[in-house]
Amino acid sequence: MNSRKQHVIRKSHELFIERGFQATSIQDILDYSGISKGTFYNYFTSKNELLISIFRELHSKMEQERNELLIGQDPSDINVFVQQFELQMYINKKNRLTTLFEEVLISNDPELKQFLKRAQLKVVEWTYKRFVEIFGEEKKPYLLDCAIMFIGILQQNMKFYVLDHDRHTGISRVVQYSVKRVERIVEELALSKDQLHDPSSLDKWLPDHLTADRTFQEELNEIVNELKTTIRSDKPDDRKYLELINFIQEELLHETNPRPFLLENALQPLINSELFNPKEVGRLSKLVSRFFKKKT
Amino acid sequence: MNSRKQHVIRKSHELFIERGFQATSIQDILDYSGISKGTFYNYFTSKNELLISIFRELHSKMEQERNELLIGQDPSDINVFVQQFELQMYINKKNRLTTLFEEVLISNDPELKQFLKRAQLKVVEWTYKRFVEIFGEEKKPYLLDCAIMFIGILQQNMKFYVLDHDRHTGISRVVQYSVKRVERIVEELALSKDQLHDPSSLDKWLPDHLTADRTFQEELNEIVNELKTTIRSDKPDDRKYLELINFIQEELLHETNPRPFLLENALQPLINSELFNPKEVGRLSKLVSRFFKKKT
DNA sequence: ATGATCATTAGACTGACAGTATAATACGAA
DNA sequence: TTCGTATTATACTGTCAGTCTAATGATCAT
Repeated sequence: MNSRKQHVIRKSHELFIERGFQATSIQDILDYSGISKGTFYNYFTSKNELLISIFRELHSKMEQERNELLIGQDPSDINVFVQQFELQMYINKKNRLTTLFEEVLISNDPELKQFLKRAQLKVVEWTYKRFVEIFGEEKKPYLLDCAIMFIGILQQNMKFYVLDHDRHTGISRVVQYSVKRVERIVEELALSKDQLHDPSSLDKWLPDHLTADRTFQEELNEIVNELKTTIRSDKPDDRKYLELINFIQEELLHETNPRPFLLENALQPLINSELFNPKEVGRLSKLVSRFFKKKT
Repeated sequence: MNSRKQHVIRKSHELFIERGFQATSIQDILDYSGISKGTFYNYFTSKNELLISIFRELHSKMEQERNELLIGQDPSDINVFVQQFELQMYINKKNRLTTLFEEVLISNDPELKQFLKRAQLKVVEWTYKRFVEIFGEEKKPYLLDCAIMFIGILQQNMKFYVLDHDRHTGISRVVQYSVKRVERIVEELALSKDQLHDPSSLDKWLPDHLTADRTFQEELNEIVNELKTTIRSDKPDDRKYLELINFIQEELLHETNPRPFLLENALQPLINSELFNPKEVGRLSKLVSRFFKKKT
């Protein structure tokens, strides 16, 4: 993306954090970021679209950091989940995301409305998927309920916690408290078998989430998590595979120039092993070659 | 209140329900309710103040209906609580309250902001107090947490439930589901003794809730509930008192012309009985005489 | 270097809106 | 009738998002 446009996004975000969305006029943005009105409306079709750009920018950054917390970790370890949600809460707070969100929640612009709804749904979906990894496939029918309630519990706890403790210390405490509660709810629902929301609704709510807009990162992460679930960390043979998978993930996400031959070498043993579902391994190697094709 | 002003409130509320707050211009309101601009700004100092008036109107109506559900009922019966919250959800939905709420949640008007925050806090407070009645004094330290989380769970469940079931059937199901969850949370917290919010915070959050703005109704209800808690429904002698108390409540709230001598007669046995805390009975009889003094 | 193309600029302009101001009129109580 | 108050119609101000235009600057292939 145009770096000038980036600059406008950053500057206007600063203003929005400081005075809020409605209270910041286009003119303020023009003055503060040193561009003219014409340029602004060349970059963005409206003030609302600028806001969407800010959300997008932040969200993709958050997603990346959130996924990095999983590298080299056990996806079923609930402590990783706690860290991930702490991160999200921290980023939210730092960028006044919730405030900005609320401020335009019901706006007259249907595009913005749609965007925000989608964003919320994606949080639910992500939480649900993580819950499946954490609590196991067999609890699936209740985990969408749990995801939805967890988010409700957490948001509400946050809202009232900050009334007493203005500084953003304590995020960690609130997240941990909320996670503990939801752990018991999962147990309880598995016994009482009481379901409010059917997980298949997710596909209805997010019709295109399978196809178009998945990032490379997201897909890599999904495959890696799936491969990891078949690994048992108590078997010494399997640890070798775990390291290989972690290496591939690291190399692709963090190396400025990932080395194709190293990745080839790392992939080969996975392909040969009977431990994994060949389809999954196939997806991974396809993803890797797609990565290098795009680069050129 | 001026009936003409009432009329404007009703009419503009209709418009807000139909098109939303922001999307309704003052001119729309003037045309639709058939008044002039001058009159409008004679009644309300701003569009925001009109909105506050609408909220107030609705809230006091809701409060009344909600309290009526308690008449003749056991305050510790959780089914009554379920009905009360169903009522609130129903009124919310019918009047698009949540939508209107969200639309102006973060507005630039500090007065409106303050008002909305207070309204939310009052819901939490009311829920907390009801939980104390339902789950018992000994669980008090955890019941503010439970109230906060209950509201979070309920709101979130609602939000996603309506995505699948557009008609407002099903409110009942969602409320019951959410109440069931919070019942288990109460149990669990009583064991784990994990507290996030101290109930004493409520006084800090709502500094004036003890004094000025309590309605006659609210206070009557509080005293009646407290008196009822000392009654055991299994003792036949006590049932007589229960009937007396219910009669007093009914007479004051629903009779167009409550009869002082009947109330006197009903109060006397309560005063004479040693069953009740004399202070509470005293408050009740004071409240009754205050009621008749105001009437004249 | 030349000229074509595209990004950028300043600023005038429109239209919508909240809220103010005012002069004229209706109406009710003394 | 008269005085005061509520109401009306309407013009006005100021703010803001978004459009339009004519001029200026930058880039780049030939």
